[in-house]
Amino acid sequence: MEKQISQAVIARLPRYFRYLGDLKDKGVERISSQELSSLMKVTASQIRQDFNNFGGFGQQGYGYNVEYLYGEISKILGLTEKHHLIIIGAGNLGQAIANYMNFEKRGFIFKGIFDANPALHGKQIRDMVIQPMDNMESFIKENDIDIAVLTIPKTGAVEVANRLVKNNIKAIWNFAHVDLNVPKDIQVENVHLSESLMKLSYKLTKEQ
Amino acid sequence: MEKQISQAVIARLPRYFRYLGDLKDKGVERISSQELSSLMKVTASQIRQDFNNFGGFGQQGYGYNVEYLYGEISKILGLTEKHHLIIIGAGNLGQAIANYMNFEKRGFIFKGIFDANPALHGKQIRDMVIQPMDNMESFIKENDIDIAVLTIPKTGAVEVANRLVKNNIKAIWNFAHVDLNVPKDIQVENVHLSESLMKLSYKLTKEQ
DNA sequence: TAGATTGTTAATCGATTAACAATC
DNA sequence: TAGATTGTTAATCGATTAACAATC
Repeated sequence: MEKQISQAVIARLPRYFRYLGDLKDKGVERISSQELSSLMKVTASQIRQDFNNFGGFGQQGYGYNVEYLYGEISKILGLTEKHHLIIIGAGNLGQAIANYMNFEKRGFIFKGIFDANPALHGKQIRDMVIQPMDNMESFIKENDIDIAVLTIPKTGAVEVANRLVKNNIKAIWNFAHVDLNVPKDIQVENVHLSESLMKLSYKLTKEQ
Repeated sequence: MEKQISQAVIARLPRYFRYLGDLKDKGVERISSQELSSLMKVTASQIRQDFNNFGGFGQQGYGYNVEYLYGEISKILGLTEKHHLIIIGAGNLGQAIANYMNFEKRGFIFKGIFDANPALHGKQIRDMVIQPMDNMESFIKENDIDIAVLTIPKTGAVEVANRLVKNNIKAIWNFAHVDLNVPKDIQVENVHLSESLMKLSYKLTKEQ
């Protein structure tokens, strides 16, 4: 892919994917940018621009074939490939993510879960057993892990991230409330729940 | 507040707040936009523009007083006020959020937790007991609830959101993977975990 | 073919960055 | 006062929207 795709476009792709999936499930065969526009409440112009970043998926006078477009976006998002994940931090959040089955449907396969707390070791989460942190390095190598989910408190997060980087992890899904400073070939996606809640609080304050 | 503040600015405020909190804890008294810039990896120009959306918090030749600025951003974000929350959906994610103590420090107080599953009713989560959904309406009124946290599967989310709106909830923190269609005076903040993971997957695919 | 709707270029809008006068 | 650094205006950059020719 030559051209650099903007963050704004990328951020919209999963939502397109979701709507197209719903349409597909409903048996809808084709859709125009205009119809999708009124459904998703974005401009038809933006929809066409967005898709054309990746090539022409539509057809003049017809619109877009739902199933085909769904498949193409799925490919763009890398959902046709399998990813092997480990979860670092088996607290409530780590367990919640481990138990969320829908990720597996998209090719995200949880291989292991780790925690520093010895009291949790050996506890079963789905088909995984909570392991001590010392096992992490060898487990990554042996199981071809490419994504690590960081669900530990911010205090330990930076150190663990460094260990992950040393062991050639490719991506970190970071729920710890710190900015990780990793080499730029390591992909990081942050989920900062408290920031999200603060945004809600801001809106609430302004709207009285 | 007269001028409309852009979403981009609002989204950056919690991060400023976090960095200023850390600086305050370290005992740092003053900071210039240039210093904050190299710390946060955003331009000094953007920092000054952002703050000046809300008035002048700095002083020429001096910079910004960390504690004062922290306090001002705290006010802007509405963190000096108390919010009463309920959690709808006592699954793993709902429990994870209920147990995350740091929210309380910022004035977000969990008052109740609800679930449709009778097997969970009566179970204790911190100082709350999981209640049946039927109790929700009266509980909202009696406890002056302004924020509802939606941690239920997407199937029930739209219906529950409608019930919340009817009962004058002011804001919904939505973890269900649907777009809620509520009146525009109701504030909604979405946390779509699967979309976040897909973005990570996209980056991973592009970077090989 | 005529009608519909894309793909794409051009126009507009908004956000970010640069520059510098104001001022502590 | 001189130096530092903000607040703010102006310039630039990028993203969104509008328009329309291409084409199914």
